[in-house]
Amino acid sequence: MIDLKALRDNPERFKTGAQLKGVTVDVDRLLQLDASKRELGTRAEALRAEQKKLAKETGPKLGQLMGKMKSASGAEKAALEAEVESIKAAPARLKDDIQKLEAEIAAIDPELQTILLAVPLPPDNDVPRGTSEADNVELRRWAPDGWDFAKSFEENKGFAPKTHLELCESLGLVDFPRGVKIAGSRSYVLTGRGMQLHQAILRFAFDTMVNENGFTPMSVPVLVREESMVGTGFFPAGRDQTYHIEESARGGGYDMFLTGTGEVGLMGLHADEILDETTLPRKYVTVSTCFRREAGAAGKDTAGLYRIHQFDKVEQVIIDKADEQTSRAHHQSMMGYVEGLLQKLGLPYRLLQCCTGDLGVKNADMVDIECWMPGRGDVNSDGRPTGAFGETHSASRLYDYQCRRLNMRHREGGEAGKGATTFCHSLNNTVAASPRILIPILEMHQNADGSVTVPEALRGYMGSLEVIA
RNA sequence: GGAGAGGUGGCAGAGCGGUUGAAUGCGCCGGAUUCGAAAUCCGGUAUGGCCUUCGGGUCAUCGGGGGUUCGAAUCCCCCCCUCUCCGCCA
Repeated sequence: MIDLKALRDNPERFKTGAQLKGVTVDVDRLLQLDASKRELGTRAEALRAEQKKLAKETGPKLGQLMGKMKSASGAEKAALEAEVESIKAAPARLKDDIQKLEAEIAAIDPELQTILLAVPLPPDNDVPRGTSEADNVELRRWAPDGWDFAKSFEENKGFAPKTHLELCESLGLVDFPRGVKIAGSRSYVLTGRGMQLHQAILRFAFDTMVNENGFTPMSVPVLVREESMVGTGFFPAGRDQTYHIEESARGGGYDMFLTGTGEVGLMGLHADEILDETTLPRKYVTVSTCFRREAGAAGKDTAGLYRIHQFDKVEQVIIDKADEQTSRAHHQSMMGYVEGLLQKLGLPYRLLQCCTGDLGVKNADMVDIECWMPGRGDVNSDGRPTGAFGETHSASRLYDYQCRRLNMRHREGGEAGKGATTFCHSLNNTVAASPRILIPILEMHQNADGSVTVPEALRGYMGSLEVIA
């Protein structure tokens, strides 16, 4: 959520921001509703002050009179009743007026909230402008010794590559038909070495973050309440992408949602809390199953392990005090952790600065990391793919957009300390999402004989297995 | 799933219709005392919104939302959460 005060002060900044992100939102309407609400609120508040004053002044007297009335009778009682009624009349009239104003406020508030939640965080000025992923800008790329991006896989390695689908099939790593039988389209079963490799990469990623990069390991819920989805900024925009457990429809208490990323649980941890600055930054890592409906993605990347409804992901988040330079530094280091990981895995990759149109509502800045996948991309004259980058990571910088929604603040000296509270800044980045990351691992480490060499970093998690054959 | 008990400030814990935004204790901050510290004493100590002539004013908030009332932390209704016992269970 953006700061409504900031919007009032500089509406153009938010209008431009929305435009750059390609988001349609009626900022003028929001300002108009906000002005009305404040005007009505101020009037209601003045009346309420008057009402409270009267109640305080006349309250004790009323109590006395009511007491007397109980024992009184006849003319005395009638006189007392009349006095009570006359005292009550003024505040009663005020109450009516207040209720009318409150009804007016209640009538405009839902629309105000709806628009407010939809206003995107304006992109940072140094984010390149653009309308789609075609306008994203490559920052840098890396490849292990012996790999030249200018050459084809065959020129680099001396044999034509198989796609990950072919490798999964021939090596018995994934069973797609049975996955589909059990759970429908975009489902799969990891089998044997496939499952082992999947677990190995998750463990490797998780352990690296905990043991080498100082992140606190966490297990968080993946089945969450709507508030958590709204608070983390996934709703309302991402509602269509989320599985919805309609408990209310079966007479149960409340609906729940399956999270598409561990970020929801990690960021939800400190909702409504005031964090002690001495405990910042909080660096958390979790591994969780992620669920995505992929509604509207029909036909896109349909083959194989690329776009699926359920996967597992190691996710990192950092929560720190509100400081742009600190946030920017965290962003860099979070990408650095991933680069270190990919280099240990020997996977060629590039960093892609997302343009304004590709940021999503909650990010000020986002950098995608893409791994080279020989089995993707345009096909050659033989009908074989020529390779392409595929997104495997996404590093977001959100300023206080998320923490404002979550009501997560920090203050010097902690909860009981002095000084003003400030909304925290938050960042998040993938560490490893599997099985998608298996695509470059399998395709890049395949051998001419159809086997796949296990990257050294993963062998410890696979019983020292060196080659999957 | 059944039965019961609760949710009050950073924490503990009173209040159960009328200056109660809330006693008291702890914690925290400032001061006194001290060579310094502990102990003791004194004072202070919620968050958010709106208005502001920037002095301040004002409203909301006692799990959340509605209601009753001139007036609600206190009464009523719905929801959420926690705990205890029974049942079931990885």
